[in-house]
Amino acid sequence: MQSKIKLRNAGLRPTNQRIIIADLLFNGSNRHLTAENLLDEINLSGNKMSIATVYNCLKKFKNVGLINQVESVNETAIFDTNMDFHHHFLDEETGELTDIKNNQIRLLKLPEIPKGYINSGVDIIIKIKKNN
Amino acid sequence: MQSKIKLRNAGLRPTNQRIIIADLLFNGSNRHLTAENLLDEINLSGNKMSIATVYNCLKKFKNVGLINQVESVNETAIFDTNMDFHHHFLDEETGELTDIKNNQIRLLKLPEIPKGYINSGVDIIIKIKKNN
DNA sequence: AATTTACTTTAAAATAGTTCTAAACTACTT
DNA sequence: AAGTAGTTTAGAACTATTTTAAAGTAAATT
Repeated sequence: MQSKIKLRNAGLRPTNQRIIIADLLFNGSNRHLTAENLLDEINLSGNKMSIATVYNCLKKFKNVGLINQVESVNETAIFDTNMDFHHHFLDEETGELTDIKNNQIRLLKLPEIPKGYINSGVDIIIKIKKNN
Repeated sequence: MQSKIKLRNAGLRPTNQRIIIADLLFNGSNRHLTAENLLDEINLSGNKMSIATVYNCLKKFKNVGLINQVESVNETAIFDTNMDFHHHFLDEETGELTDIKNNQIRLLKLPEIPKGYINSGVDIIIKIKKNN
């Protein structure tokens, strides 16, 4: 029951539903997921939940910095449990994302951030497609 | 009537609707737009068109490489008439995009592209927010 | 421990963005 | 001029997500 503590530390009330989701998401291995993916998994794990709760929960998790939402042209929102600074390959045909570790890439020069703004994150997406 | 030629060169039949849109989009200055934005503009210009046509047209333009679709967490698809290699600032609060010229940024090291795939484009998004 | 308060969950309805359908239309080919 | 293949259209359909408001639950207060 690490999840309960994790939720509390993040400032979220540890409800049953949030604990179920946290148990699934924060089990050590990182992943990309959609709300529907997650609901399926919740159901498979023998639990039940409204899809609205899944959305609420993912939004909250995102707001408190437990997960990220990935930038992409996909029609469905994709979340990422990997909170390390990292980037993505995006398969243009399937929409599938794969992590790129931060040490695999190096950004040498950054542009000046517009006046009155601060940099709140850099996302690099390398689009790829099958070569045939 | 450059648009007619431009469309033909791109392999698209130059219909009235496509010409209207091309005239609006390829007038020299680059921009970011959504389908709804564009429809409003079409209406303002005294023309009429079904929203389905606007979507069809943007999709075709994208497929033939006249415009790009921008990667982003926005709920609406954003297209970009700037086909130079470039990147974006994304205002996290408003969703507004601003171009970053390619010479403002330099990527030193790129990761190895997965076996069987080729690199089909790199997008760098620098998320920004107001500093107050 | 019981009560209150504030937050959360839920099913269902609503909304937003986009795609589909199939009939009418238009550009291009013959 | 006639045929055909691609395009447009309004409206229906669809997908993803958010809202609503009532019921439920966790935490705070008594």
